[in-house]
Order: sequence, then structure tokens, then C-alpha cells
Amino acid sequence: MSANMQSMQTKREKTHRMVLDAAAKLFSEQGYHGTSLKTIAEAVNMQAGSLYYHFSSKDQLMQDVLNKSIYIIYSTVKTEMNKLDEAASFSDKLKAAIRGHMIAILTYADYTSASIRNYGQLPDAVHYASQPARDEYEQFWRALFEQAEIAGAIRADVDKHLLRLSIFGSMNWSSVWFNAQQNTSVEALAAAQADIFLHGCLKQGQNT
Amino acid sequence: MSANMQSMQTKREKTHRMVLDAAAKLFSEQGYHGTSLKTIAEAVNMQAGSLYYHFSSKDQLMQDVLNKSIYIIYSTVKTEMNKLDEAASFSDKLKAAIRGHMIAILTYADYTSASIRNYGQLPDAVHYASQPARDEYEQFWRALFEQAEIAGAIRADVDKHLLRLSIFGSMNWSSVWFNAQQNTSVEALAAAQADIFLHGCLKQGQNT
DNA sequence: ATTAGATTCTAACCTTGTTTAGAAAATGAA
DNA sequence: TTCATTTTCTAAACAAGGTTAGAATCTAAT
Repeated sequence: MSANMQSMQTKREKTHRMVLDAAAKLFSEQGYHGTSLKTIAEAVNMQAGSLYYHFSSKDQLMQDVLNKSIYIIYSTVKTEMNKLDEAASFSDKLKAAIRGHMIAILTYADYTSASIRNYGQLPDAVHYASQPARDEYEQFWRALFEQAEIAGAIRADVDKHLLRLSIFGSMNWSSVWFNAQQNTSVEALAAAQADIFLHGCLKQGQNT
Repeated sequence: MSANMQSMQTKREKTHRMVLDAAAKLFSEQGYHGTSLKTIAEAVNMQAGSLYYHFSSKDQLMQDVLNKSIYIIYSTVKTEMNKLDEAASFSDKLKAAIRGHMIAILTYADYTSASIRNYGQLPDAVHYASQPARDEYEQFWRALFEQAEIAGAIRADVDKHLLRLSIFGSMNWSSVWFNAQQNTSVEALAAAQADIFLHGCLKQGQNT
């Protein structure tokens, strides 16, 4: 083993990641059941059987994609939240959370889209394995809205439950239509998305 | 053939519909590739091979589910739009369109969810076959927003393209989490959904 | 009850998919 | 170069899926 192996990745780690990346991309494009190990192997110039040196099963492969996806999203959101002042308003906090979620989704579209688009269509074991991480992330958003309610920032007649699900729906669906080449920057998109949810689309005063 | 066959369904039609319903439900729950013909057949107490008396292939079955889904959504939206006065405001029109789309999605969740959740994960031939109908429906929404822009109803700084995609994302995602038993009425949900997009969630004047 | 037509079943075909075990090849330190 | 270790391939096992042809069954009008 060479001396400078401590900081750089071993071949094993590099290949492991290449396979995971290819799997994420294919799972997002063709779905879990629609993607065969042969297809994944071809994407990294290998034979299907060889994948088993890196992963114990197809389920395990999907599970790793899911976990990485959830980790990426949550940690990006945390990072954006941590940039805020102590005295940040709810509006700022919500914008930051949306920005983080959007950045994660659009920057790592293969992973996040693989996670979102296969939600509910996976073998039970795979689904359950990623449930705790998903629950924890959902809890973060619930808390954010509770906090906003206490602060009196949100209109009282807005259903917080629906609001959260609406925002999630919009953000997650963007992983389907977003095109890195032809669209504006991720930052701008995130800001526009937040703006719609905070202020709506009608001109002020227009109500009928 | 009995005499009163003109108004009632033949056995063939009844079974055809039962199979289609079962397929829609399973495609929505487990995805197109995750659902086998054997599973669909079991759901209607038949053998897999028997399905071929009613459908020429699995692809054809999915195509019929897609077409029915798009038809249901678009025609429900048209119905809601037609209830409006000549002089209806853009706000009213958008509310009506959202109401129609939501009613369709939540009332026929098996079909619409099968369509939405398998979007982009289907064999090319199946995908392309339903593209024209989808395009036509999308065109309806584009026109609605253009109309609104001309009327000056929408804030000028809102990207209409993003707005449309956001609304679609929220509405479509509701087919995943909606639970007919535990949730409030479809009408109420649709109204709340529209309200969020028209006015946002912030209290008036609250801007930072 | 008979019989033609409609509907479903049975049994196979062929392909494809996941997985495994052992052989083969590649790697890199001594 | 040598050799132990890591990595990949080959080949097969085994299950499951879509599809088809023909037999069997059911249905309803006569």
C-alpha cells in the first residue's frame, strides 16, 4: 500500500462511489424495478456479477442511494440555516430552508430524484430502512412551522400541514423538470420558489 | 344477446374495466415495472394469461391507464371552468382550474397517481403515446397564465413558467399523501391549496 | 338440451433478472 | 520478478416475467 493513501481514496472507494453514482442516475431515470444490475454494470464498464464485490445486493445498493440522498438534503438545509443571524425572522428562516432543499435537490439530482421518484414503490425492507432518517427530516420542517406559528408569522387561516406538503411537492417535483443546462441558476430558482410560497402570485389587493 | 344490452355494460366491458382499475391501483402503488401481470390477474381472480383476452400487452394496459388518467383530469378541469361566469376574474379562473385538477386527482387517485408516479419511467413507446394528450393539457394551463398576464392579475416579477410547475408539483404530490379517510373534503383541500398559491402564507405586510 | 360464441385456463416458450462460486486478471509491495 | 492481495470476470443456478396457442369452461339464445 502506497504511503499517501491516508488522504486520497482507495480504488475500492472510488469504484464504490462510481457504482453508486451510476445506480442513482439510473434509478432516477428508469425506477428501481426498471433498472437491472446489468445496466448499472454497463454504465461503469463492468459485469453484473462484479457489482457484488462492492454491494451485497440490489436492495442494499438502493438503500445506500436513499441514505445518501436524505443526508445530502438535510445537511444542505442545516448549512443554509446556520448562515442565519440569531435574530433572523421566520421569513428568512423559511427562505433559507427552501434554498437549502432546492440546492440539494438540483445539485444532486440523480440521488434526490432517485429517492423521490421511487418513494413508496420500493420493497418494504428498503423502505423501512430509510424511514427514520426521513422522519427526522420531516420533524425539522414541522418544528420550523410550529415556531413560525408561535411567532405569529404565518396567516392564521393557513393549514400548516398542507402548507408543508405543498412546499415539498413543488420542490420535489422540480427534480423532475429541472434542466441544469437551460435553466437559470439554482439560487435564483430557490429564491423564486420561496417567494411564491411566501407571497403568492396575485397582485396585492387583488382578491376576487 | 339479451334485449337490454344497449344501456348496460356487457360482461366484456365490465371485466375490462375491472382489470383496468386493478392495474391502475397496482401501478400507482408499486410502479409499472414493479407490478407483474400475475399480480394484476390475482387482484381480479384471474390467471395472467387471461388478461390477454382484454388487453394486447402490458404496455397497452399502461397506455390505457395513462389516457384515462389524463382524460379524467382535463375533463374535470373543463367542467369546473365552465361553471364560471363570462366575467370571472383570473383569480376565480385559477381557483376553478386548481379545484378541478385536485378533484380529479383525489377522486380518481389510482389512475392519476399511476400516471404521475410513473412519469418518465416508462418504456419510450408508452411514454410517447400519451405525450400529445399531456401537451394539450399543459397548453391549457399555459394559456390560462398568459391570459392572466395580459389582464395584469399576476405580479409582474413572478416567473409564470415556474409558477405553473410549482402548482403542478404541489397538486400532483397530493396524490401521494392524500388519504380519503382521514383528510378533510376534497373541495376544502382544493380551496386551501389555491389560497396558498394566490396569497402565500405570510401575514400581510410581513416582508422580511 | 343443444350449440355457437364468449371467456378463462393450462402449460409451455423464451427472455431477463438476481445471485453465487470459483477462475482469471490486475495491482502493488518486497 | 515474485507473490499475496485485491478486483473483476465467467458461467451457471434458479426464479420470475411477458407472451402465446390450444384446450376447457361458461353463457345465453334457440
